[in-house]
Amino acid sequence: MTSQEKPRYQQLKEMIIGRIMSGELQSRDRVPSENELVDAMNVSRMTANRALRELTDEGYVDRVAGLGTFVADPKATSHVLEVRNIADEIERRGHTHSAIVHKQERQQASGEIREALQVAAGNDVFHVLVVHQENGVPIQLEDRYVQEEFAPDCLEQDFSKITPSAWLSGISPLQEAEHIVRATMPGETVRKCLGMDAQEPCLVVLRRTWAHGRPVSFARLHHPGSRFELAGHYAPPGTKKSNPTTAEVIELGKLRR
Amino acid sequence: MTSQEKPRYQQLKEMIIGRIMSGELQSRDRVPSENELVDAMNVSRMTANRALRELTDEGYVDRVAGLGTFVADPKATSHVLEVRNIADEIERRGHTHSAIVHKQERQQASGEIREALQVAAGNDVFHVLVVHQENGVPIQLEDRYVQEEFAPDCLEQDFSKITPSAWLSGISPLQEAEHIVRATMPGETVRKCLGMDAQEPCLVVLRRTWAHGRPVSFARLHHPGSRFELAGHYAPPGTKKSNPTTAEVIELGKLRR
DNA sequence: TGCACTAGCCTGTATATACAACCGGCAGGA
DNA sequence: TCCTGCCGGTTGTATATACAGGCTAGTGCA
Repeated sequence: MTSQEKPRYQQLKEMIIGRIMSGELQSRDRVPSENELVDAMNVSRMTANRALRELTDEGYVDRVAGLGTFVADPKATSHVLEVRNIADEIERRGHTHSAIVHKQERQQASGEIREALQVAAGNDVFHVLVVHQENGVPIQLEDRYVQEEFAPDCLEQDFSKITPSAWLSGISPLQEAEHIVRATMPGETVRKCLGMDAQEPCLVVLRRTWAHGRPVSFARLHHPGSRFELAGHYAPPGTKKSNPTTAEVIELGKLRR
Repeated sequence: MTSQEKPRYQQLKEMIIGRIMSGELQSRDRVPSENELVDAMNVSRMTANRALRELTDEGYVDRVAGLGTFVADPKATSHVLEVRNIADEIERRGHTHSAIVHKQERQQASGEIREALQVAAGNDVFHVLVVHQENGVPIQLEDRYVQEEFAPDCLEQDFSKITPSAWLSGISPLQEAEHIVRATMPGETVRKCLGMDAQEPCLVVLRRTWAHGRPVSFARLHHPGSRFELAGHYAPPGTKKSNPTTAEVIELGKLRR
């Protein structure tokens, strides 16, 4: 029966990840215990143990001896893939986040965007242009393009209340992300949007995210070089528990000074 | 016998990691098989299996069914913590790397450096200033400070042949790293060292590394904004095999265009 | 009422055993 | 000579079992 099938512990893991992704199991919810999995799935306890243990290592669940297994706090898991939401980051510093929406429209995909999102020629994408402020000071210009089919109700969102990034990760779990970081001199438009001095460089992050194996969104994030920096911290794999390595990979929005 | 001691699979892991770190086991060397560990260490095969399997997940070893277990290629493991060596990165593109050493001296640690390396007031540190070139074009100005006690023979190294980063990771495995990325306008000195145009911004990476729980080195890496960018790719944990997530965290030195 | 203790569930670890699949080398036959 | 098939070693997986230790709730005693 075991020929050419996936290993049972892997099936168990995928089943549980599926329940989490689908929303059936919410954050902090209790995941079936090893013994419950033994009964329900007809596996041995060691197999159930391995599935749950690996899910722990991968940050999907937390386990407490004597209590049970619980879906991990998304704060600790979701940004394994995702650079942290800038609004969260600002609030974590005790500051207030505000956003000004400059554009929110449907338009034809062209050139770089079409390539980045793998959109057929002539197809539309959503385009959102938002300036994020920390305590009223502009700190990020978000120039984002979103796959049309992925998020049909993009134009109905109020991006002054929820950031596009938070909204997207609410629709579907992001599975993959790519970043490119550059230093450039801003054009006149960007410079004015961010209230930057002449001679001040931009820290630009190009971010592309995938869900279900397809590119979902592409964003150019411009930050004033004098007010913004990226920080990352790496710890060795296998140190302590789980993998904080990936958890803190890049922490967006550390305000300089 | 098991009270308050570390679990046996963990002891096994640390023993093997120790042999790798000490150089007793070189890259591609054969690691004792599960059955050999069973005999030598007096554990059950499942325990040996868990130790080796976790070492695989953490990138220390590779396993091939039917063949054995082998120490992983350091190319695939060391930069789990370390931003990739710029020389390797350049050669990976098929280009030639060269380096010009501007400074290589012992000096008093002051201010920012003392704080970053946690050096007592009045103590010395090593200071190295190197320009890295790709096909003869300057691409990185490395301004590095190294703990004196950690690497006493720093002044004897030829950093035009081996990069400080590669040399350091050869002395001792780096266990932790911290990065800060900024966009700034370079001063006159930096601008000339890197052959940059006026009005061209710098992508600056501040990097601090730890070994044995103590900070070892602090570096300011300046890159011409027009010729350099950082790229990072994140895949979900538990996808495919091992953890390419951490392996490709940040790939230094992707040349633009 | 309040406190101490225990029963029962949970995870964490460890062992012994078993079978499948894979690989390399070797022997034997076409 | 070349190809086939087998054997021993190795990993990968799965099961049954066992014991230690953490946590909670509820029982029962003072």
